[in-house]
Amino acid sequence: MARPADPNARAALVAAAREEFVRKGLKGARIEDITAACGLSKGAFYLHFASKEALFGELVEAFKAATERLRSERLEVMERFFAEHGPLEARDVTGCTERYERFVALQAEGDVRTLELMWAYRDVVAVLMSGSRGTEFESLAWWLVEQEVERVGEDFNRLQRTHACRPDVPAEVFGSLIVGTHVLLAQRMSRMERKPDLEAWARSLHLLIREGSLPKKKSSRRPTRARASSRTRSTSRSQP
Amino acid sequence: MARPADPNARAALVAAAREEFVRKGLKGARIEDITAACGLSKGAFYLHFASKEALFGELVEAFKAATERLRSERLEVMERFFAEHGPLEARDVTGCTERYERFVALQAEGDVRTLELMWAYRDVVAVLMSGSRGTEFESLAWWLVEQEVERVGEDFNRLQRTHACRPDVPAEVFGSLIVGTHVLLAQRMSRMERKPDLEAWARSLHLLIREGSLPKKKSSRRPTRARASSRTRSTSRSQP
DNA sequence: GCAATTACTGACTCGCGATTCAGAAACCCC
DNA sequence: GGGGTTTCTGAATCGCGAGTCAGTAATTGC
Repeated sequence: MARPADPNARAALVAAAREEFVRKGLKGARIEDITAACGLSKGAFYLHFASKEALFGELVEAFKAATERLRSERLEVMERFFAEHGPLEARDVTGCTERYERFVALQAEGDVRTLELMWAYRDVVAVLMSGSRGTEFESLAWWLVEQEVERVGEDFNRLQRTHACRPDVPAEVFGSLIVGTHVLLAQRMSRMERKPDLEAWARSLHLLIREGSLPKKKSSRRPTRARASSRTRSTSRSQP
Repeated sequence: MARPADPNARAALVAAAREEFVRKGLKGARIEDITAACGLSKGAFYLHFASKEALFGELVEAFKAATERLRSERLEVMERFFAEHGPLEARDVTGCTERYERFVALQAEGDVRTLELMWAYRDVVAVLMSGSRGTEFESLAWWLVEQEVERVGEDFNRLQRTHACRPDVPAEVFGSLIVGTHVLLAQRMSRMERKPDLEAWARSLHLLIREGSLPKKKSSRRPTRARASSRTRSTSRSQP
């Protein structure tokens, strides 16, 4: 019998495929298993997709588009900030001025959005990172990583140039730190049932990273924020 | 003709295999390509190894053994340190006492050794991380990662308990930060021709991370160290 | 009711790469 | 210089899973 199937077979296949991909990787996932999970036969798959890669390709396109949108938005936000407020100086940081607060808040918001994106596509990320060897998607993961390392590194560089950031650390090490952590967290997410408290993660990362990257002037205690525990939103981003 | 081959065919095969594995992943590497790179025929492979997995298994075993040796040595070093010097207090850190210096140096040395290990096995690490999906080695990578996250997290915890470390960051986030960075760096290494300055990397990471994890007491400038640039060895590790 | 349409089935084909194995080929020692 | 040993060759075999396609069943339109 054919009929008594899911009226929305295509969507069901996508969902089943995502699960199989996470479990087995792109190559390891077998079409028969995917269709079987929907109560369909192997052949039915080809009524909806040209191939396994085509299905994954759709997911990847969506992820790539979302990633690029977020990336350019974050770039634009930074541009606008510096256009409006001028460059951050060391005294902004040590004195914790209004604009510095603003800056930190912007970075914080951006980072949470990045983590949200990771969560939404955690399965795709996991497959791209470690389950796409030998496929057309193999290089994409590292391309995206490099791009992100660069973006973070450039933000960092900009602050270094105006002495708003310690000068004795190469930007690419800083970038690897941020991105490496995000990648590892995404891997963890792909094995989680429920969405973790991403804001808390971002907050913790910021506390660790930002304060470590303050210029070592008078090591002043900023008058400031961060006792960071129960408040829902408080922290910042990486660069400061 | 058989004879005029490399007198040490086995070693040559291992070397060629490592290259192919990095390039294509465990599954993607074809035995014919590996043997061809040594001027041998497909069949010759099976005179030296039972299978592709057996060859990789040997590499993995060596890596695992080295990793576990280093891990237990680092654990032991910490045990001994705390047995000899007692726990670190907040004032050790803010005052930058002798024992704190010692502690930092120990962690620094350990971290460099970890990076050295990564370098020596950078190909194996890269394959384990993203080229072993669907093989018997699939889970090993994350097992090792988890183990390392735990070790780092416990060191961090110990310092938190004695207030020698900020209390407002979960140890597992801290662990992910360190290990995620190491993993990303290992991936980069696997695509490098020459060995990078690992001590410089470790140094940079420490500067970023350690100072960010100081207890936020009087935010005192430690009298101290770190201008960190030309000196060959100066920094510390993660936890402090 | 029956022809056209849609949604699916599952046996079959096909290519790829691992693994086998019946021989060479080189070497060694007497 | 021949028997024995070691090392290697490459055609043949095998298994696996993607992709094909002729056929089947529910459904819809008339």
